[in-house]
Amino acid sequence: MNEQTTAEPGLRPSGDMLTAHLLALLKGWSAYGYELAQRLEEAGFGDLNKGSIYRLLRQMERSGLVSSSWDTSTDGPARRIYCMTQAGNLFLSNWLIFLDAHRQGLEQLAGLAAAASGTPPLSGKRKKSP
Amino acid sequence: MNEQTTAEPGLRPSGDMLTAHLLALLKGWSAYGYELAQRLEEAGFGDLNKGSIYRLLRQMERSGLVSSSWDTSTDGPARRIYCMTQAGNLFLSNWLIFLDAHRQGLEQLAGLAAAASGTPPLSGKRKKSP
DNA sequence: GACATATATATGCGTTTTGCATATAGGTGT
DNA sequence: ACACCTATATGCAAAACGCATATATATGTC
Repeated sequence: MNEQTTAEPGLRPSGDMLTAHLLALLKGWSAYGYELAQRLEEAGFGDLNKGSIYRLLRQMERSGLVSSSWDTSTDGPARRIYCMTQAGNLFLSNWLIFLDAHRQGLEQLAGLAAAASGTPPLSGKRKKSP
Repeated sequence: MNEQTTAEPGLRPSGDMLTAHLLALLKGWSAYGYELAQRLEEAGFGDLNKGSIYRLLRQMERSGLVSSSWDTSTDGPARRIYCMTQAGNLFLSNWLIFLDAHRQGLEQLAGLAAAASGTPPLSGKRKKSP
């Protein structure tokens, strides 16, 4: 029982979270959309739609987070090669800081709830069932 | 210079992330929307729109993550008191696991990029500027 | 009373994002 | 000719989001 691959039920990265993960995959190397989509699936984040990833990558390019160029050196269809820009690197740094703030917030709240018998964290806050 | 309060430029929680944070605030205690919105701002997550938070809370109730009841015991306008359900608790647990997977993924990729002189992480992957 | 302010929740509307299906195109194998 | 894999892109309806606005209760003040 408990048949899970890696990620949790229904939860998938989207928006800024997916943007950050794509940028992380591009950190230090360049890659193309199809490859990035495959690596995201391998990372355990469900089966996200390839169309959405291509679209997000183009949007990231419009935002200046990545830049792209065509690669026709290989066999098969041409590949659009992406690489991260300085703005993309900055975004990723900010995301890591922001993510850590979020995580610390959650864990602190969980800790406070665990010690629910002690001092209430909110002024005048009521217990669950008065 | 570098005038920042707590959270990073432009980044705000939204979607599942905001849902998780609201649930964390409700872990062990009950609270109402106005209070939750204030505490999110105090946590340093920019100035998110109160309307969006009220709307998200109602949607979370429709999804079964929280339940609500009116509180008319205090002076002033009635308050809609929310408390977390079992499904909400499960969602929060799953989110924490998912979040950690995301974080580990990012840090691993950053680490691999730092050691870019060594073994390439992708089979047949090209360096940034050949 | 009239008026401004703070609390507290909710909705309307236009834009953006998302999920899903579909289209296009090059290459390989039968 | 046909099916299949790679690779990117788009159309469309639904969902989410930002922002302004509406509603209601109570307080303070002129």
